[in-house]
Amino acid sequence: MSVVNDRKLKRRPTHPGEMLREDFLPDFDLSATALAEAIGVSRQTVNELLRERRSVSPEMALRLSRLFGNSPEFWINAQRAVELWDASKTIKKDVQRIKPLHAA
Amino acid sequence: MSVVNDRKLKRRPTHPGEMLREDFLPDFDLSATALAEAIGVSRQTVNELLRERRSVSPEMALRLSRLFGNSPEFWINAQRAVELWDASKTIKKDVQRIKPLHAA
DNA sequence: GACCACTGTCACGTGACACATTACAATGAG
DNA sequence: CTCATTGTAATGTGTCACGTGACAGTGGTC
Repeated sequence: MSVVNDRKLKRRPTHPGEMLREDFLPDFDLSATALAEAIGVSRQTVNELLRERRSVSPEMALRLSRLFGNSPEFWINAQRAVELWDASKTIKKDVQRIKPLHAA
Repeated sequence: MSVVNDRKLKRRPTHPGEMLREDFLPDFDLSATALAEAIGVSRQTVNELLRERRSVSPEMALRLSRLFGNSPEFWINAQRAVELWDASKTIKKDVQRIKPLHAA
């Protein structure tokens, strides 16, 4: 059994857009527009984030963490988990072809 | 004293390119070209990564972790730390203008 | 010393993507 | 009905990861 890559067998991690849409906006009673104004970006930016058509940039992570009082890492980690999961599907074959090295 | 952002007062985190250049390549006795071939990317890509002109993409993190036997998170985290540090400098003023919310 | 493979780096083009701006149709409150 | 708000499509811009091609410098081998 592959010890190192069992992680990837899980299902796709939750996208930050889903977290915002399902948890944060309802809990804080915010609309997409209100969120956009609150963090100082365009409505379009928030809209596409909520629809998971865009990922959380480092800048966005800083804005969201400031507003909601959590860490930028919370948002970045969630985003990276999705990206890593997606990437591992698309280049899986290529990566498997790479021969692991042993420390000198 | 700012409780939440003390993290950002540190100096710039180590770029993954520096890790590769200073630690991994010497330890595994690899040249830039050898690394490029090993992970299946162009020499240019590795070269610019080593010179810290490019960041570690999710795909690159998967390739590197496969070769060196560590986790993709290791590379992604290192990269993300740099990006977060850089971003917090550039949009610091904007972020400070955001009013933190209190949970409903 | 002459050849040659390898190296670091530049120049260029491509596709992807985060973001702002503008526009528009649907919805809801007064 | 009117008007503001909403969700979303369209468009343009800047940035960036990546590949390809080219170049000059460097080392080794004969």
